[in-house]
Amino acid sequence: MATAIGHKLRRAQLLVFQDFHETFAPLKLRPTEFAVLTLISADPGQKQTEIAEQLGIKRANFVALMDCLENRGLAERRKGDIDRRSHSLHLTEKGKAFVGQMTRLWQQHETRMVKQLGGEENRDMLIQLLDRVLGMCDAATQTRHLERR
Amino acid sequence: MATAIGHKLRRAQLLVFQDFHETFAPLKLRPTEFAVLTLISADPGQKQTEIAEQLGIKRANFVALMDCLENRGLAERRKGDIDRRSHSLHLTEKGKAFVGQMTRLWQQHETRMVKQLGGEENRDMLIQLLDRVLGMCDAATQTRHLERR
DNA sequence: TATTGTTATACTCTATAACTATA
DNA sequence: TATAGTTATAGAGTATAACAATA
Repeated sequence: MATAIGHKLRRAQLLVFQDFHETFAPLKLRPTEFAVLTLISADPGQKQTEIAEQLGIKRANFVALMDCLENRGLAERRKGDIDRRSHSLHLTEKGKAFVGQMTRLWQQHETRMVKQLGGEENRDMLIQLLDRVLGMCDAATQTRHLERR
Repeated sequence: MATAIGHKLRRAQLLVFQDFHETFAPLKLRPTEFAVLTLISADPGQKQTEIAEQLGIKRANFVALMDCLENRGLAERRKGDIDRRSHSLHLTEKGKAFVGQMTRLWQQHETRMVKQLGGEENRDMLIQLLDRVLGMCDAATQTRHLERR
């Protein structure tokens, strides 16, 4: 276990999520809820299944999550007018304001992570390496260092 | 969520663990069990709490884990002869042979991860970046690229 | 028949409090 | 009293099967 990529990934992720948790405690927002609001905000009207798939969440487990956001008045389900089985997801006005606050807190979190990594260059490198693990590496965006071999 | 370090870390970790799971299915071994056996093998005689702490596991949750390894005849608890409250942990003979098999499978897993990352150089860079997140960055071992700023 | 959202359920991981036996 | 191991338990997160409404 000289390198232990998986183990270090796990520990690092837990640390980042812990900082996330502390940062977003005032808003009582979990990482997954943050991600859902971000996705709805970026492209309103998507179906539940679409949002869930993008986050790697089973649609069955998405229900309670969405219930929570709806009960807090941040997002809402609307009956699809073409396919009446589906729900299209939207932010409420309150939700849009909330995303504003959220984004400001996010920048604080992100700044801390970049500092911990030793600069934006290292952050970008980490993201690229993680994309490689995820099989998402885009050759065009590789740095010189990553391309070298 | 332009960069989303935490989210990517989590997704990447799940993928690596999935490969781990498939690789070690023949041995019916989980990542945590692998880590425990590795730590006992590297330094036999450590207490349960010591092993648990190194892995970030609560000692309460370590009990069932250790029970499992003991029931499989891979490791054993021995009453501490100085402090009779504690258990010192050791591999059995069967456990030592098992660690041998385990290590060979580990190399297959590691090789696949390195290939996915695009070479050992990238693997090393990822490890260093994760160490930075973990606050374990050792300035002496930084690559030129990481040092640059 | 297939799909969307839903419910119920189970399994793993994790976290905490309280117990026991030692110190 | 404090600590090591243990037990019980509760809370997340995740996985599957089955159902109702709709296609």
